[in-house]
Amino acid sequence: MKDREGRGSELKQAIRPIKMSTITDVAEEAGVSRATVSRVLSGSDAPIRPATREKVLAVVAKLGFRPNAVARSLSGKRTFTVGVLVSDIGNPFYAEVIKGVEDAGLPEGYNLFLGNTNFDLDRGTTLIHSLIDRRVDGVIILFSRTSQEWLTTLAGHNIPVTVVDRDPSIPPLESVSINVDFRPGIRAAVEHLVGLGHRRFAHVSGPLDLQTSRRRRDMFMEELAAHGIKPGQIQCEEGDFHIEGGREAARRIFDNNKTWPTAIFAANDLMALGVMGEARARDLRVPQDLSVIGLDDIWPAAHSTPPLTTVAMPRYKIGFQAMSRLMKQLKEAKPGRKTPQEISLATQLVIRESTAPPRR
Amino acid sequence: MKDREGRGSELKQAIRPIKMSTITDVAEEAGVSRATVSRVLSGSDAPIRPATREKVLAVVAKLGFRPNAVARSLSGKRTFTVGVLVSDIGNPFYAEVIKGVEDAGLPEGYNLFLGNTNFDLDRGTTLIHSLIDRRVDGVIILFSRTSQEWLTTLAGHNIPVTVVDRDPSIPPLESVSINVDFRPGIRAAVEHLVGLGHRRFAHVSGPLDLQTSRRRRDMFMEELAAHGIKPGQIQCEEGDFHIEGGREAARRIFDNNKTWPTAIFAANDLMALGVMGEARARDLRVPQDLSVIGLDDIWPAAHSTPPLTTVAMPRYKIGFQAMSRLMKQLKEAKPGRKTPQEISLATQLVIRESTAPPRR
DNA sequence: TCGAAAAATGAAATCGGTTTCAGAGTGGGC
DNA sequence: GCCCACTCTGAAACCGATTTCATTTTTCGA
Repeated sequence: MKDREGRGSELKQAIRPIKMSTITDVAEEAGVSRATVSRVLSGSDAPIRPATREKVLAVVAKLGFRPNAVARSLSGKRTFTVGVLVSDIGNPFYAEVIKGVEDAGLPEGYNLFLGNTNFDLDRGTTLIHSLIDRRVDGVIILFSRTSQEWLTTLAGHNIPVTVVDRDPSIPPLESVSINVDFRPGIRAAVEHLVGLGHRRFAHVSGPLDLQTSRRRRDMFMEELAAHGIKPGQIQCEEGDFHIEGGREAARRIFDNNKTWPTAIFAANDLMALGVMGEARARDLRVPQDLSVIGLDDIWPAAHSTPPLTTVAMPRYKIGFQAMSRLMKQLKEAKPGRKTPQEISLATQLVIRESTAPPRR
Repeated sequence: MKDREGRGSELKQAIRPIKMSTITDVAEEAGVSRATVSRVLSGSDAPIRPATREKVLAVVAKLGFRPNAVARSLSGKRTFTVGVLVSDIGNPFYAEVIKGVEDAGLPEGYNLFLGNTNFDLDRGTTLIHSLIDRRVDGVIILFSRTSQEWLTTLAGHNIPVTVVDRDPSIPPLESVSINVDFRPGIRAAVEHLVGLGHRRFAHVSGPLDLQTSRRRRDMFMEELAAHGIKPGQIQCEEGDFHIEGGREAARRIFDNNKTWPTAIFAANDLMALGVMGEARARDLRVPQDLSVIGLDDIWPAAHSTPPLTTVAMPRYKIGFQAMSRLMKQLKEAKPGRKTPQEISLATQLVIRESTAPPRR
């Protein structure tokens, strides 16, 4: 917080109109051609006599000249902008990813167009098209739900795309894939739970039409199987990655007359929070009566009651890498089809207070 | 959720390069001049013979022509972009405001540049300059902390700015102000608390160098005074609008040997959450032992334990109005200095479960 | 000191639109 | 049948950079 409420040094700064100078102004003032000014400023490889360079630089400083990014974008091929598509910035998970994206892009001069789809396919399509119209250099898609149509469109326009947590079962259309390796985190979660003595589990999954939901669920089951617990013994309920969906799934689990599970693993933190809410409503104490584990590690998870044990996603890193790789791709020689990049980031278990040994 | 994991109709859609047609292509194909195409497309006031219009439109459809927004921005005066500056998108409050901004802008063809300052003044300055370079049509500043310098710079460049919750004690430099009227919400909160029987209060404020923090605090005290409770009886601790800051302020309040307050009003939800966290750590039950009221009504407030009673800000509306007014300002005849707009949005109390009668 | 190669710079085209200004059709009033 | 006023449309300038290509300077070896 080095910020401050600056008042422009007490003296009531008058708003004096700033005339935007163009490269032509600079050229005339410095007595050189626009081409020369351009070369000095945009680090061209053409050699410039030191005297000339200084002369130009002096005028630039004097006039406070800053090149018009729009004009630059038109003549150059690049706009130094990328579009970031998110289904809901309200979800802190995405917010943190975006921070990573921005931090990686800013130093390189990139600005972000933010697009919020609100889970609306048509809106997403609209956004994609406006991004194309604006000639963004690249697009980062952070959806849990992504339309393949967007990817083909983007690919057709030769716009590099980074997709996070993609469906590995279909061939990649994007140029950079950030895969999330849920294995280490989920394995640790299962070991943690089993170690605590749990034997009866339930899972609240994301929408099952999403590959990532199925992957998380299957991995959970596989790891449990390694400890002798059969998939058939695990009750799975489908959620929607939102709090309410998690809560409803929990309702279904508890309403089920069979013996209740002693531990529930939710496919994301929001749903885990929903599960805890429902547990509380039924006077089930977490973690004494029920252990809950989430996935994501959004900040509210650390401040819930009790603080949530969760499989942490490297949120910031995901964003940072997504942007870095995209820019790398962008920097590479334009010619032709670049080989798709693909990297994997690991998850890790964060143990807090929503897990404990089951009651006897 | 009308979204779906579209696979582009099973047939493995090949990525066929899409050639971007230009207005010249359209003109040639339609046998008219570029000027005519432009007029047809960008709703110029020049009359076009129906036959010509249709001919052009047909070609546009056939070629799938979409005008290059960059070129359009360069020649026209407008870019149809606005910059949104936020100190932290991780805070759901800002996220929801942004949704409002986007929803208002999208139908009018505006896209958003998102800037996250992370409370860093220099970073903010960098962002402001890049936005100017990119010739955004306007800027929306959602800070609690805003540098006046930015505003003068923006004003100097004649870029309309919308400021939310500005400091009314200094003359406006921006063209649109969205004021938040805390009065109704805070009054209702005080009446609620007093009605429950509370007599000993504490307040966790935001950073006191911020006018908005002082305003919230003073209003709380004024309303209490109306019920016969003197400012001197109210313990105030300064926070930082973050969870941890709220928690620390609570620590100070509890560590204070005097009689504890039975109700605490925090200047925002994040700090209220921090207060509840600290209360829990000290085995103080909320609301039995301590009533807590926040301000903002971010979603985690509704899902905390217990759910937080709070003074709700019209978050979405703030964003929507901020953008709407800005666009209105943009639409108005360019000539000269437009009169600054100013609107006020009211707050309102949302009673949940963090408040109850004090123990006897 | 001369000439050729290298270095530095400028003129002009280009990016893809919008807009001004002027010219070409059309139609109507007398 | 003529002239003027509209109604449409096109040519060209312009927005503010970058970049190619050509030209002017320098630099240097012989």
